Amino acid sequence: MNIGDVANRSGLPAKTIRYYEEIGLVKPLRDTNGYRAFREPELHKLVFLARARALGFTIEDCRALLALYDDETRASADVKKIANEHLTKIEAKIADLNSMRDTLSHLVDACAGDHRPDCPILRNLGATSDKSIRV
Amino acid sequence: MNIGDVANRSGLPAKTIRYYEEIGLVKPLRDTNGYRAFREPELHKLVFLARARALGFTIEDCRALLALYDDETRASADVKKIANEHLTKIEAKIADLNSMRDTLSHLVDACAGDHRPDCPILRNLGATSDKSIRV
DNA sequence: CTTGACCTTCCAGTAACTGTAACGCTTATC
DNA sequence: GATAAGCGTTACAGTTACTGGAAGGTCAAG
Repeated sequence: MNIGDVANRSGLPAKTIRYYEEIGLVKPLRDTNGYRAFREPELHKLVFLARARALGFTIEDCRALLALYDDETRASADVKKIANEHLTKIEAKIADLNSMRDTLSHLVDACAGDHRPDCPILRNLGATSDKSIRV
Repeated sequence: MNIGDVANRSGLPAKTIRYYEEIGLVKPLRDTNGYRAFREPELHKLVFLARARALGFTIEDCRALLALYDDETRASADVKKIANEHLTKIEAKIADLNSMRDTLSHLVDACAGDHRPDCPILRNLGATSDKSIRV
């Protein structure tokens, strides 16, 4: 399989696959013409990577997960640990974003959004006092 | 005020303030010794930036918001538009993260997390079929 | 006069790609 | 056999919003 084929099958852009090779996540063979020659196991890894990335795992997490995936003697606890830490980060991010959304939607609701210059959003951002939530 | 003072008062690291000057968000004067000399309006802008960044606005959004902040003849509609677009992006991100969290927490729950190699998380990531949600 | 806490600039690195240029190989068509 | 489309290759630069570090200048205190 050439890079285009595995790109289609994994859903990853060819560019990304080349990048993954560059950083050592996959190691395809090479044809005599210099083209990358992917076999089934490499394709599998790319699918794995695409899914792990879609779940928001970092590249370094992916590297660790892939190593565990390859290791038949792994302990599931090691996998669960990585996943759990990631889950915690995701939840923290969600909390952050929820708080941003709440503040922002209040401000947006309070803003007339017309031709006049008066604007609670700007007033809040530029407020001199500490009461930066008040509208 | 030196950079350390405005860093303390705005909550932004000095390094970040220098960066903001570099990209033209603030333009402090200079003392004869080469030190940046911040006045009240500059401090105000830094506080503004710190708040807008905390709400997740991009730097380019901040640049636009700051221009509107400075423009006494602005229309609040222009501010509201930026804020609303940002709100939409935040909501999209939250939705993404929620879906990641749901999938991931299911997988984590299904994983024994012991010394055995069998692991639903890895099984899901490496699954050959399309049923990547199933555990 | 030196010590420590400031300040300065400049360069490099981060995460994970993405874009672009300049080029080679393959295959089909004329 | 020439050529053009559509693959593939490398290498380098750019993205976002900083952050770290080196090498050095300034200032106030003791």
